[in-house]
Amino acid sequence: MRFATRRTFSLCNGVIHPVNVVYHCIVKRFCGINESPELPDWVKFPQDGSSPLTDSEDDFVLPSIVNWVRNQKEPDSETRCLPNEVIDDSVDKISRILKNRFSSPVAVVQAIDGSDISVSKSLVDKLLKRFSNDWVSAFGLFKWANTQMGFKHSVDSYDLMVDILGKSKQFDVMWELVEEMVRLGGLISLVTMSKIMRRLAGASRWTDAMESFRNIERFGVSKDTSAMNMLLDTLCKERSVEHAQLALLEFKNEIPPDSHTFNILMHGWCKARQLDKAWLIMEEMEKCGFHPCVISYTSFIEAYCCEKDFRKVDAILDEMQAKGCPPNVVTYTIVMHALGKAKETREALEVYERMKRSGCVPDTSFYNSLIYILSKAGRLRDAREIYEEMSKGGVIPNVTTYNTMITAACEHSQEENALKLLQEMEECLCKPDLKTYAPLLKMCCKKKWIKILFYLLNDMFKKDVSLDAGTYTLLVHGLCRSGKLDLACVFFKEMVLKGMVPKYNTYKMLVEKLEMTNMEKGKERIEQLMIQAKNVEQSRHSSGMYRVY
DNA sequence: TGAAGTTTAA
Repeated sequence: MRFATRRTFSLCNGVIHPVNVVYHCIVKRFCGINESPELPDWVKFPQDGSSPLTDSEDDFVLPSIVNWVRNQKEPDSETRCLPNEVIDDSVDKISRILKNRFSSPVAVVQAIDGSDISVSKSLVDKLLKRFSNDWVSAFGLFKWANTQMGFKHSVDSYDLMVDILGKSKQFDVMWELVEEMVRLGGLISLVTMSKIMRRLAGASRWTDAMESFRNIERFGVSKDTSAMNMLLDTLCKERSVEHAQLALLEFKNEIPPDSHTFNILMHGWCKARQLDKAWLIMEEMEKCGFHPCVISYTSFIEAYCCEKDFRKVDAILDEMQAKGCPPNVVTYTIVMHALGKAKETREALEVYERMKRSGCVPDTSFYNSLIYILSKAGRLRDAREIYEEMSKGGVIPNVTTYNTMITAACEHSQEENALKLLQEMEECLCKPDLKTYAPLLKMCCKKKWIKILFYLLNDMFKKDVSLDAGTYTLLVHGLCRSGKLDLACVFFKEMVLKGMVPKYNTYKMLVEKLEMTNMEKGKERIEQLMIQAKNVEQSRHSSGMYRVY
């Protein structure tokens, strides 16, 4: 084994290839700066100054991809690889401290206190977002900022913090913070209350959500129709239309419902596939003097689409026309998408024609759906044509558009196109997300394109798209299947260091493969890591960090 | 997600 030190990199005849720099950055990031990371033997630096990409035996690389990687801006120093760290020095400084995973927010405050960093709202918000899955770090930072002379958190930083605590089910801590907001006065809005209710309902504590609505005026928020609608909607979206129905029953005499109220309930019952209850809501709606609108009918259409009952769908479409309430883009999107998923592509395209005839204008979501069903039917060229049509028509493609096309390209072995699309996104200033990269990473694992895999990982890092447990799992599985066990171990380790607990299947697969190839040492290390991951999880539970009451 | 629609899995 060799070691990837700085010298190793300057060994390449003084030429720094982007890929080498990428590798350096990845190694730095994955292994920490003080460690001397092992250089896996698949990295072979050419001695003649040619691109390391073409030098590898097992990586089949299309020449154009080689060119594409080569044409990427060549950084003149390693620091260029990490623009976030250069651009926002304090954010990075604190990030580094926060990554140490403290046992309590107080410990975090003490750790940050040592550094001389000046607070600002944007610093706080950036870090809260970055550590939104790590409430101890986020709350520690939040508290630390409060101790800084002359600094006061803004209303939305408070809301963000409340949401983070709710997301990690730290409801006791969350309520303490809410009480602080009450004491300070004027900080709680309907936005705050909606976050509280949403997180409670999300943790299946629907009655708690309802209770906080009952007391909403104590927090200085008025108990009106829009607040009630928000509660009902939250309960429906968090899987309990039943509680929403109860809430309506309880509050409707005190607070007058409006058409939104009924549409929310109707949609809730439709999603729960209880159409009889949904029709009852429609009756009640009419009794109260409200007419059903496109939204009401569209909810039913969606429900019948789920059941593939296209005769009923047609019947409702006719009824809508008759009642002077014609379908709109959303309605057409639902019908077309359902037909496409049911493999009735021809009928789906007829919907498109019908919509155009009716003078209804397609929007981005509609086109996304169209691109999706064409791709699923294997008609990638047609999908591409639609993409061009939308751009020409002034409809702006979004992340979903690109994610859909990238996924399709990967599924149909159009690797080159998939990578080109990623580049197109950059040109259009469309920010990629995890769903953009997942199919590309999977493809690289399958094809054993390790250098491009690293290129992508670095690209994600630069764009602040951080890996989640699902992505790590994907990498470990993919690399295991391709026999890249060294690398699978690197990602397994990184995952554990980030405090994620690998799934048992992932662990088992890796250990078995290591055993099969007689990599005893590696196997032992993975076993130790798994124990470590379990211990960390356990100690968090017992120390009350993840207390759930 | 916050009145309805679009990406996700062997």
